[in-house]
Amino acid sequence: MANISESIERFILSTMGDNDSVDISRNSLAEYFSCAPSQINYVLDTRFTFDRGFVKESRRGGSGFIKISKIKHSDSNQMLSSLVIDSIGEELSFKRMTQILDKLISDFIVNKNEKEIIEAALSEDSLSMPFTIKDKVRAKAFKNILLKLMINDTGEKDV
Amino acid sequence: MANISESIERFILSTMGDNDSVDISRNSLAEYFSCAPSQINYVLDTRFTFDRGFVKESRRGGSGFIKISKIKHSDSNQMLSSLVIDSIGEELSFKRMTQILDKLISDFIVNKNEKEIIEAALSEDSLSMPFTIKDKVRAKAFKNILLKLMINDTGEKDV
DNA sequence: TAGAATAAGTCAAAGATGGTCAAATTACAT
DNA sequence: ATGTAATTTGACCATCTTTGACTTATTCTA
Repeated sequence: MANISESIERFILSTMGDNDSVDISRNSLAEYFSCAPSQINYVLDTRFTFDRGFVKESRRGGSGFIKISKIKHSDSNQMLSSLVIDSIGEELSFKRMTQILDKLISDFIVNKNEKEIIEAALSEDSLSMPFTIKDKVRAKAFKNILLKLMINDTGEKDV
Repeated sequence: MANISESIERFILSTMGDNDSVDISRNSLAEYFSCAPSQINYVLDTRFTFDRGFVKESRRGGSGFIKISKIKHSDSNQMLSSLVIDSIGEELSFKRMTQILDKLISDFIVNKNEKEIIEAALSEDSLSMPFTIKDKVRAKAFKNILLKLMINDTGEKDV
């Protein structure tokens, strides 16, 4: 006897089908399955994780939504995810980030402009805060950037 | 699906088209969308902000009006420097940064990818630090990015 | 010119979503 | 049978939208 979480997971998966992403309404889904709305979050947090190849976005308030997107299994995403999961740990120095960016440039995953933007955003000067957490914040921020690069890959192309 | 505010936003935008400004009547618009007149103000306050490149003028009473105009900037460096010097202060919320980025996109100073990179880098999640200096850090980092954009301006454009 | 009519502005409450966290419960493996 | 992990639930929080009562400004008209 399958538990509700599994049903919800299958439902979302089948709704998504072959598409790259799906929009759901947390409350409607919860009502449909007669469960607490927070159970939807539970399913999302345990099943639609980054490790399993999903990223999520959401908005609250009237006509809010939760959007679940699949991460494509491209070579570049392979590399990005190994960076996020293994290579970059809890801390990341500016120097090391620069080296990683150089590698990403040579693999055509980012361009020079983007590299410079990222460096400006996460420079020692920008992250003016106690030393102890600087590298931690940079690690987290940089991983978030890489995640974003991974989904940008799947979607429509823009200017 | 789409909420009324978004419809109103789109309506105003399309009415404006390529023109520099548009005049609307708050009450007529509200009636057209069957909403409270103050909802028009809500849309104006949240979507047609200065940061997004709009200014508003209005007059009450008989034959009153609301005029929405696009801000013109003679060149991008001028706009960037006014942002760095005047507009952005010591603190910058994520939301406000997003609005500024929208404006930079519409002026072709950054593209959507770059916007998303910057948002990922300086999101609430990225800047998850134990202190309440988040908005300060974001302000500083964002200014550094803008500074970098001013320099990059000379170079060739790439995807 | 005073007062009525006509607009727009402000602000706070209510409504509509989604998020977090931890306690309670259930399932599972040893 | 017992301890650990997974699931379910609910109370409380955060954010965005919608509505309405009350205010202020401008014009029109008697």
